[in-house]
Amino acid sequence: MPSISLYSQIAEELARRIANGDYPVGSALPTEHELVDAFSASRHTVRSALRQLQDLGLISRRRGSGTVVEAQRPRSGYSQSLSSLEDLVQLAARTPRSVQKMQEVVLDIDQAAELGCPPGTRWLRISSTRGEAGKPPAGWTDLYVDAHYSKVKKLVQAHPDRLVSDLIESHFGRRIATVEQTISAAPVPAEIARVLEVPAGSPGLFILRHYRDQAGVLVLASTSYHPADRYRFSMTLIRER
Amino acid sequence: MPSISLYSQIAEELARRIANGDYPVGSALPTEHELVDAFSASRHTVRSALRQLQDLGLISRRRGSGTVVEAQRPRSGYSQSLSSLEDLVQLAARTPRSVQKMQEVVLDIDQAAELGCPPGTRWLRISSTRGEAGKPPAGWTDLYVDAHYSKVKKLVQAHPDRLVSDLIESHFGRRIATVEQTISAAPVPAEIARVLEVPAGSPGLFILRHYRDQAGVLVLASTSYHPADRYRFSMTLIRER
DNA sequence: AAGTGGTCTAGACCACTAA
DNA sequence: TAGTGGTCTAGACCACTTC
Repeated sequence: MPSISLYSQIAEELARRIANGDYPVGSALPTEHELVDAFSASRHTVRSALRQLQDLGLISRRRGSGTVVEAQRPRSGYSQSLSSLEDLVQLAARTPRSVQKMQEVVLDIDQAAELGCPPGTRWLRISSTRGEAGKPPAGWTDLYVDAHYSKVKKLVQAHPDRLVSDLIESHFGRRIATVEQTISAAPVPAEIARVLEVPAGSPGLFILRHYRDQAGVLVLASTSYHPADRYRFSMTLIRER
Repeated sequence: MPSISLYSQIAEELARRIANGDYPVGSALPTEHELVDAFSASRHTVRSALRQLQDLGLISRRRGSGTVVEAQRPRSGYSQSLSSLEDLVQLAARTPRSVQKMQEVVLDIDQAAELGCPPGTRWLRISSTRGEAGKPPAGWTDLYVDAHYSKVKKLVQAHPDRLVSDLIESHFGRRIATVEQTISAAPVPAEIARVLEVPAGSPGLFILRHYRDQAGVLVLASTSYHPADRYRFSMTLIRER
């Protein structure tokens, strides 16, 4: 007599069939009613089994249309979890921002291409440096905020220790849902190099970030330059399951 | 009449009380029986509500001893999920490896410091480039494998398209549990710059990776240089919940 | 021994989807 | 309109924890 619960046995059997290819990805699983008959179990028990498969991401269910196989195997991947945006923008958590310039700008074609935004649109650009006092700055950041949020100007100055994305979230109720980040190497441009106190064209870390809301609409974009040896981006990935 | 399900309403009410501090972290939640009476719902419905709280990590339950509050609020963070190491080492997924050199080395103090390994230990160093055929390589990688796995020499040559970490996992049964990755900017060293066909000292992306098993023991370490414009590291973070 | 959460049954009504 | 999955009830037995 197996001490394992009936619904787990049913779940395992179904997972086995999915892995076997008996129920290919994209096809429909038997209905609850059919599974009740096939396994001679109650509907509740069958539903518990299906929920287990759902938690594994193997199936999806829709009222009215049925159960569909989503994956052949539970995906075991690596994941990184950050408890907040501060963890992502690690530097921001520890060093204050020093605003250099705030300016409404209209993007030309080159800038638009670099930012991945439509050209000709109006943005508020907030340029700032971060770093410990008494040392050369660790990085230069240009933040591009939708001109619609130009009120953040005052907020940014009033709260030098808070992230602009945070300010937009709490003052405009626009919730950030995703952040895309692209990291590459690039020579530090002359104008920025002067402020960062490094030779123009010396090696720098270039980070481009796009903050989007649930609908995928761009809320905020930023570009950062960090000279070599002044900033490192670290992440730890943990294998799931 | 709210169209939201009863068990969700109960879950919300309990979550609210937990957030309020009515049920402090570490204390016991009322028993199922008590909740059935309090909300005038069936046990099944109460259990559905409790499962919802369990999925949020707010409570834990143990047969015989009861339900305990684990957290005051659901933790909402950002997470990045990669389905495989290939996703992390994005370049590897698309471009073949070309081994330049394989050599047993003993780390001197500087190299040990750069790698974060004990000095004086023996390692097999596998140097390779990656990139599309007919173009300059996109990057140079030095892989450091425990000398104990020197058999991978043959495997690496036999499987130019597979990750070394993958080969170690499948042939030695050593499962990688975590990967730490640190990204910074650095001038490309002269010797490597020659192979990558860029001027010595030009801006490069420097990536240091540590692969560890469950116990935290270092299985594999690697360093990579990528010239500017030949490689970008992208990631998307998704806010949880 | 009493009480807890875990499992399971049998039956019901409903909202939604697709023909 | 028929069939799907989502919700909910009432009741039962069990394994486990605590006293």
